Amino acid sequence: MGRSPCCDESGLKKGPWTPEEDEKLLHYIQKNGHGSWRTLPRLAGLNRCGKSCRLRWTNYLRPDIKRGKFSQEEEQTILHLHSILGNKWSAIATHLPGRTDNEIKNFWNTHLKKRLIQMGFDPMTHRPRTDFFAALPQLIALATLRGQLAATACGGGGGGDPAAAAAQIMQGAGGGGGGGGGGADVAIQAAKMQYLQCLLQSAASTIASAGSGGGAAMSAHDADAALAAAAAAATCSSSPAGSSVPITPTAVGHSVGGQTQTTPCAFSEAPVITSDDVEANLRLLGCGGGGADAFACHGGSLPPLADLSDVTTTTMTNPLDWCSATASSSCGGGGGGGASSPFPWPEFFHDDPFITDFL
DNA sequence: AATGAAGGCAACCGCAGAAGG
DNA sequence: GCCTTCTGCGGTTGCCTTCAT
Repeated sequence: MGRSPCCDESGLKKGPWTPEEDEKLLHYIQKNGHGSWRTLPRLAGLNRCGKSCRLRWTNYLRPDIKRGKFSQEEEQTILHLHSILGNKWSAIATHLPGRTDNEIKNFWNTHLKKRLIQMGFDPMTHRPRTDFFAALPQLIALATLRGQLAATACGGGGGGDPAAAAAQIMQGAGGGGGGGGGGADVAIQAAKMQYLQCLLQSAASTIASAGSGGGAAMSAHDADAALAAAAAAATCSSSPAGSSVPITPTAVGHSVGGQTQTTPCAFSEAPVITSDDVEANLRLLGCGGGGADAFACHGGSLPPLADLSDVTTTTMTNPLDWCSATASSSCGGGGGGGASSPFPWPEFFHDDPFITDFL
């Protein structure tokens, strides 16, 4: 099991390959095959170690190498295989004709890994990160909003209940006498705040029921706990803590002009999940069976926090009911899953930078 | 236009396992 | 069975390019 001495030899050239060296290596291998890499440099007239020649050939000169940007399909394949195989770049490369393990490794380290981290996923496990600080920016924004919400509630006699305050504002706006467009703006703001409030509640219930993770010891009714839950919501959506299913963000359906299309981007900024995606997510969460296989077959998808945006098809009589429905949608949900979660104002959210960022 | 930061990628390093003597 | 050599793999580094200030 001794180490190869070839690279320890002095006098051998290192560093970038020149076109002349490439030409020599290419010409020799095309004519004779690589044979023994150790003897190849001498036979080919190269002042390089065999290892360097092999690397140059396999990563650059090989004629079947596909160069250029990775396609969305390749990207998805890498994500999927990495969630299964981990850093087995050579194994992953066998599923991507024309791509080298080195190229895939670089692509992972420079693109995919960063994007997973940005989305709050652990790039190694493909599961939502549970560390608190990952969601700090969202938490700060949420804390600010919550303060504003509380102020609104106090002013309106809501007794400090933000949801009630939102409802009150909603009533005022919908009552017709609220002052026209200004009332509508207030209603939109109230809706957004309520939306966030629901996220807090939903996440808090998730944390409480999961009984694990960073915020597990905190009360769901405590404001801090809610924020901690929001951290979980921001980072892991409603994927239950302790889930053994790795989650890989993937291409999702986008509603564009009334049509649903598959976005070419694996990490869309503001994904709108199709009903199929939602069902897959519910299966992932144990609501409808399927488990890891469902994930694997489906290619994975963003967890159900994004489901909240897929509510354009249904209306509800009482907007506030949506909260409780959402809070239990991570698994309780009545038959048919959460795909039909009613929510009457999604169009307001998709354009909102904060919501977009949050999602 | 100059400069520093960040991103991207090719190449190197070192470990581990397989193969052969 | 042991030792040496060879090959493959994954992690890391360093250089070049691009972007932002």
